[in-house]
Amino acid sequence: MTLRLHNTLTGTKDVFEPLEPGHVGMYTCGPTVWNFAHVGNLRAFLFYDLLRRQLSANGYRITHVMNLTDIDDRILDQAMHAGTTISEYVKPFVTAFFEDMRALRAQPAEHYPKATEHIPEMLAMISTLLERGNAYVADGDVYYRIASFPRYGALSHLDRAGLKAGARVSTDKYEKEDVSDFALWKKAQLGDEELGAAWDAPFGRGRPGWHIECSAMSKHYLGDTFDIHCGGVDLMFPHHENEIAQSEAANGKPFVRVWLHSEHLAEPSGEKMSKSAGGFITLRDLIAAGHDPLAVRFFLIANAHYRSRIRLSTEALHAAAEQVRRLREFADRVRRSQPAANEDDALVSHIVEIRAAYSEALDDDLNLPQGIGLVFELVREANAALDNNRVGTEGRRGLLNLIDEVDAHLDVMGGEEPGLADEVERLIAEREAARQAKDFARADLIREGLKQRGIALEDSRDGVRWRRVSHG
RNA sequence: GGCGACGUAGCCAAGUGGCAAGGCAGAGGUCUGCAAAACCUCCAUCCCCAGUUCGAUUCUGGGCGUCGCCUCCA
Repeated sequence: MTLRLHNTLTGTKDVFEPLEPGHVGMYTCGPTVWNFAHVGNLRAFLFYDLLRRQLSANGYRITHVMNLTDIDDRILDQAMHAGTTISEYVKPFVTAFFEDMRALRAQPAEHYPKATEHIPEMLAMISTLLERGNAYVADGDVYYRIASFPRYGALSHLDRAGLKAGARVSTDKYEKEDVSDFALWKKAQLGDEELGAAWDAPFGRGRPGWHIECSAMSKHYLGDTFDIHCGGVDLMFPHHENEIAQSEAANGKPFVRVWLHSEHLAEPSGEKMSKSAGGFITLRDLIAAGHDPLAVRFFLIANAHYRSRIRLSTEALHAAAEQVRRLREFADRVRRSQPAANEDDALVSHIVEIRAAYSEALDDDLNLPQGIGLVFELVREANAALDNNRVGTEGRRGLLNLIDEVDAHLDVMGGEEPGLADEVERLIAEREAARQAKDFARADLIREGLKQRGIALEDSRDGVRWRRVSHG
């Protein structure tokens, strides 16, 4: 098992080796809790989840830190309009974030630090940067001096000349040495006190800039140098570039060994999903439209590779739902099957091959879509073998192992159906009696009645089965 | 303008210098009281043009198209 990950820093797939054997420290850029997370945000968060799960599959112990940005311009604006403080304003969205993560079955991180709870760490880092000449105070604000960090731009492969050419000018309200310099600390503005958005600092009362929180909090939880840092591609520049500049200048050590960036989710139109474009679809919206959160999960992590753009569409979500349904059916079928007397040796060895190929695909920069393709190939073959009683003890065990290994990433096949409710069982028995008596009209009536309530019946050789289905 | 991605069947999508995974949708069939599920069969000269090569969807160059980043952004 050799895990290879595409490192934005090198631009290549590199064999992953953690700083400390057997342990991975990873920092992932979390939500700004100014609103509900949209599906594009969720894609990034589920990408972190997939990475986490594959690291676990490779036997690593993980310290995963995901920040919650609970102070930023949008939050200030919204809190002001709502006439409340930022900490009050943010609460429901923090709750919603964790609800979404749970609904999507994302494994929890070890730490979810909030920016406002780590102001001292930020102040310490800003002070160091000032001492070292990497930052300067201008009219109460503190800026990072990009000219002091020659490696700036190494991550996003942008050169400074290019930055200047594209930089917006004249909209800057502050005195900066260079248009590219970014704020570490912003002087308190009128109204900030009422919003609860101002803190004391050696360089004057104010609030932190956006980028410093990730540098300060990752250092606090993971140290000066750690293994993995993730985010969406749009954070590569300037956010991650700025983090590198801050952390390496302040700590005098390399910051992050492997940078991973997930691609955007596009709207149905093909354009990037963002608030400015108007399209802003949340998990709640999708659920309200009748989509299963697990179908959303499958679509976001298994439909396409994390570094390729995907487009949200009803068709794609429906296809994902069908795939989830098929996998669940298969897993249930294998679990409740009895080992046959006959063993299909070709199938047994094919299962071994597929298991190996699956794990290899995941080790190859988390290629879950490829892995899933292999799995479906085997699902068909195994279903046929089950039809013909050719799955013996060994084959069944192999399939169960494969299901577990795949579900270690997908997490859509577990969660046993609740036991047969008495009423459903009674109705099934009633219908069976009707069928025995060839009263098919009555049998169909019962089946239709259950379907109306979201329960589908299937007559199989092994008896009647029921399962929950979505309405309509 | 600068930098960078992508273009594979009706839709989504993986992939490789050597007869193009998988899923959805569709068509026909097996099984079934009818369904459902499952299985079987069918459904692609990989955007265009050159070049390299015994051989290119895969490499190189050019073109067309779509999209992203260039300090709100996952």
